Amino acid sequence: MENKLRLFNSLSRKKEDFKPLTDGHVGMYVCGPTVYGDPHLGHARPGITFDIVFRYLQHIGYKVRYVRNITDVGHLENDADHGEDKIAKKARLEELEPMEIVQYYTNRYHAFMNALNVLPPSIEPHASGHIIEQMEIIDKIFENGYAYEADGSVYFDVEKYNKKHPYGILSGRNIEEMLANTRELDGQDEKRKPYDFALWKKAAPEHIMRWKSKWSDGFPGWHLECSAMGAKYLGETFDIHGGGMDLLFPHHESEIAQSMAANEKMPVNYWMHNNMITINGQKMGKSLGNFITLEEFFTGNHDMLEQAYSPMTIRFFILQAHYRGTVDFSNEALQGAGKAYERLIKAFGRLDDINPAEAGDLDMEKLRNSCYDAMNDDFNTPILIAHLFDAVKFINAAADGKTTMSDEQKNALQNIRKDFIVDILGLDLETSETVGGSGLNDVMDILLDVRKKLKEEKNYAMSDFIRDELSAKGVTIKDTKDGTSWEM
RNA sequence: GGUCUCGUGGCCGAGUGGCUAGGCAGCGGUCUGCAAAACCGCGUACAGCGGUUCGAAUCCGCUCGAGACCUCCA
Repeated sequence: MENKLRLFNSLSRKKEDFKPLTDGHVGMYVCGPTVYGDPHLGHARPGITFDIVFRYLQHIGYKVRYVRNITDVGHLENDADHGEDKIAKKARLEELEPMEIVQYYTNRYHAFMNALNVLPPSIEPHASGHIIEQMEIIDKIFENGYAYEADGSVYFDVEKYNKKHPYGILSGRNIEEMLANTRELDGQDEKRKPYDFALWKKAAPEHIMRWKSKWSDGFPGWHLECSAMGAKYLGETFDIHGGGMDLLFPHHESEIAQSMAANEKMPVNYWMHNNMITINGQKMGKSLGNFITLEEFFTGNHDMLEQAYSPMTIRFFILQAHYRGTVDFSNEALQGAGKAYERLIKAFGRLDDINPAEAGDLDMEKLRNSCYDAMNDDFNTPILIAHLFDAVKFINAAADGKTTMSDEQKNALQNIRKDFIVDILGLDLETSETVGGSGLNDVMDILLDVRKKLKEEKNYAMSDFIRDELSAKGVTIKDTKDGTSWEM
């Protein structure tokens, strides 16, 4: 298959032709959630963004190994020496085992990602299951002279590393600036420099998540897990590493430093970062407390939500913006996305009932190529969707008898539906409005039959009564030349 | 304060040195007993001020505004 895929590499800050290390194979690692709370809209963004990457790479013929981790240890509340582990803190507050917290929120995360039609990754490793691998990296970093120990904790010597390799290569900073601008935090006395980061932390006596090591009973630093698990499952250098833009520094920067310090190899060829979802122009984030959970979106149970929004509406909303731009949440925008999504799905749903005739005025090959061009240009889903709406107009016009469609065109559109809407965008062809209960169909047929007779008798009062009453129950009646249809 | 990004019509959002995405909402029309849906048509937007250019929303400079990262955050 011809491969013209270009993607924006955060490392070079340019779009580059995509060339995997091994022909036909792609290794991709994406930073997954820290499972100490319910997933919110912000978590849906990387989930969906890299789901698209995963789906598209497979669609164009690659065998993809997609690793998305679960962070269940080592992620501290802050970077001070005495910061508390997020999982451990939640466990203490809820009086549960840390692994109960981890399991509970991992299950929740899976359920919500599944609802959003996000495919599960090939491998989903837990940080806590790779303590030994993380220790081995620390050993290597020690051997190469880029780590130092202080009271049972181990830190990465950024200054020394920077003499040989640029620390800041990914995020575009330099060490002098960082030194000048790093804020003073409490309890950083163990670190030689404020920008040094922990590879291993000695656990305080009350800390329940702890592992034995040659340095102390403790736990690994946050950045280490991705270096360890990425290398383990994808190799010391792999193709794509993804995550949210907010992880670019210091998390990914430190990942590069650790891997270089341990292996003298750049761990990743292409870095991809999705932008943030904003709310009132500001980043939706845990620390800001301005997040709305996915469950709240699905149920509508939140002060800022005017209604519930279906998972597919959320997915479509996110796909209508390019992944590197911010996307601003608002009820108006979400409602618009919901309507657009339904129009798209309904139109493609009408396709199968169209009787082929003369070819109409839409170039299928051009359309299909345009769809591929959009995706090949750094996964430009909004452009892809715009092209799909060209097809929507054509299908609706043909279904209304205002133009005609050839058998070839019909087949081409059915293929586009399968390839782009279902396989690549991962949208569900069933919307809430197109799903009808099977037993209900017969009853509705009777009811509509009665209404038809009433209309023939020009008893519009009664026929409208039926329509209005059904409408009140969420059933919409549509009269067309070919008869009456209904949807819930 | 440092580094960086962005500012597009009522709203959301692509794009880009000349061929004026798309969606939602709105208006007019077709269809209909009426409505809904669908279809057709319409609004000529690119923060402001300068500059480069035959030509800029797109390049450059300045001003204003917003945001991200620099601490945990997807």
